[in-house]
Amino acid sequence: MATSDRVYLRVVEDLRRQILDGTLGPGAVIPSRAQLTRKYRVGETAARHALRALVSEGLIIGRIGSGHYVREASRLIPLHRWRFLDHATPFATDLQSQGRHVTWDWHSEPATAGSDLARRLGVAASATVTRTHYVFRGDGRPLQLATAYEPLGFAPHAGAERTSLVARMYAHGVKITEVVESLHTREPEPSEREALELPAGVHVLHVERTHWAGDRPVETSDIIVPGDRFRMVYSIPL
Amino acid sequence: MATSDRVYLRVVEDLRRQILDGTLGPGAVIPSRAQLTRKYRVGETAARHALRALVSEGLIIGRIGSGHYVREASRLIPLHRWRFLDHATPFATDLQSQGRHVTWDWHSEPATAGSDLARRLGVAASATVTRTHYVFRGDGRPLQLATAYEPLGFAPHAGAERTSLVARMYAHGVKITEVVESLHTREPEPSEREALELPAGVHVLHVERTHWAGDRPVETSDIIVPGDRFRMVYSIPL
DNA sequence: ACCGCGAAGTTGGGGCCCCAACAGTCATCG
DNA sequence: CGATGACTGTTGGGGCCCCAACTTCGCGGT
Repeated sequence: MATSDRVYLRVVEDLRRQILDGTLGPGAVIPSRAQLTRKYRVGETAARHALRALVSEGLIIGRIGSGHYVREASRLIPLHRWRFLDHATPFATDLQSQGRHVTWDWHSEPATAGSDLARRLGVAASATVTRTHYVFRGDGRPLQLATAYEPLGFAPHAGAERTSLVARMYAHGVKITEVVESLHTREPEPSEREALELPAGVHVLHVERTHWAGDRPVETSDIIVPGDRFRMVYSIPL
Repeated sequence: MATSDRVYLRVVEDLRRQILDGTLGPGAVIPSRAQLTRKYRVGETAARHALRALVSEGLIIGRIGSGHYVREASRLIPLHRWRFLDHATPFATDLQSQGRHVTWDWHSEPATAGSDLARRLGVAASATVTRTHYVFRGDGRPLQLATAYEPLGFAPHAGAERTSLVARMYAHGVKITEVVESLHTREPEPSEREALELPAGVHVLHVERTHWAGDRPVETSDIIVPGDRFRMVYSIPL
């Protein structure tokens, strides 16, 4: 039947219904633990369970010392993959074209590939690659983490013009012929959760992007965005 | 510092480390609540919290009456989006080309569009569309849910050959020029959790796919796959 | 009119207990 | 020898309590 015999689910289902049908709009206050125990005549544990479940569903958030509130139906920002491949920072360009202000900083350093990366880049595990970390911010919040790996020699000269990867590679005589993105969802790692200021229960979208020149991978990167804020848009003409 | 002052995190961190570095391999049994309280000298609540956290991270699963076990590092099955667009069921073809056996069943019915769908299909909210539900199975497990919506008139004739959507539309004089996929991650709805037999804490990948003929959408579908089993692969030549 | 302080309410971590449903194991019975 | 049943251990739901850290709000004083 609909109303389960697990007591906390009764509470969850009722609150969820109210949130989804708009009775409790975005920002509305959810009854506190104490109020729930009285209202639904359940124990404190059940009330807790219910709240926790709704939090991990992403429907509400808890503000410690204050209360639980209905999460704003965070509009998912579309990221138009490879619409802006000819820009130095496709991500920032995409968001700027949507009228948002995006800033970022990055730093590069040499690193040894390791087995995983060696496979992706087609180099020896002991090879040295250039690793570049990016952090993108907008509206004062962190939006995207990216880590790019390239074999040595293609790194942008200090103070060089900011051009797209494709253009930069071309200048080195490497013609990029294909871009492949492999995308999955997962729980953020602790460092990512911190860097992206993710609330509990939010997953990330993890894109592994590889640029190919013929059958040789020439760049690969890991792109991490909060799953509750973005959607990826892919488009192909037939 | 690394070891937090939240007691249960000490347990989580220690177990997580052991799982990630292989000390506890896939299938290995995690100490029970009682054992954890003794081993880490914490209360039962903290032990519970730790176990629950690891479950929701997807690292372990709990089998009631038996114990908690390290989850096999479920290899993510690649789905090559639009590599098999010229097949009746790209999903099944893709998996079959990877040596898996996939079965599916579906049923069609008329339905009124509603506001959301009306926007996606560019029709009136009161318009009638053909809705087709698909359930794909493989290895005895449900793998994918899909719901396709088309304006009336294009539905396959009963007993007609199974051809791709593109070919079928073409036979109706509609030339599909573009395919757009919008992808995001979210918590599964209860019905999806049941249909896909999803363990707790697993998200789904939700693909909204729309076929365009010029500037007119002619088909749209919602494709739901378990986030812990699949990755989406997109590729474009430059 | 404004500031500061304290009381009350709230979340989240933690403790300890009870119980039902289920899984294994092992001994006993036909 | 095989089936059955009792016993033990485990998870997951639930109850109730204590406490620290934090927010809110109202009262009193300047």
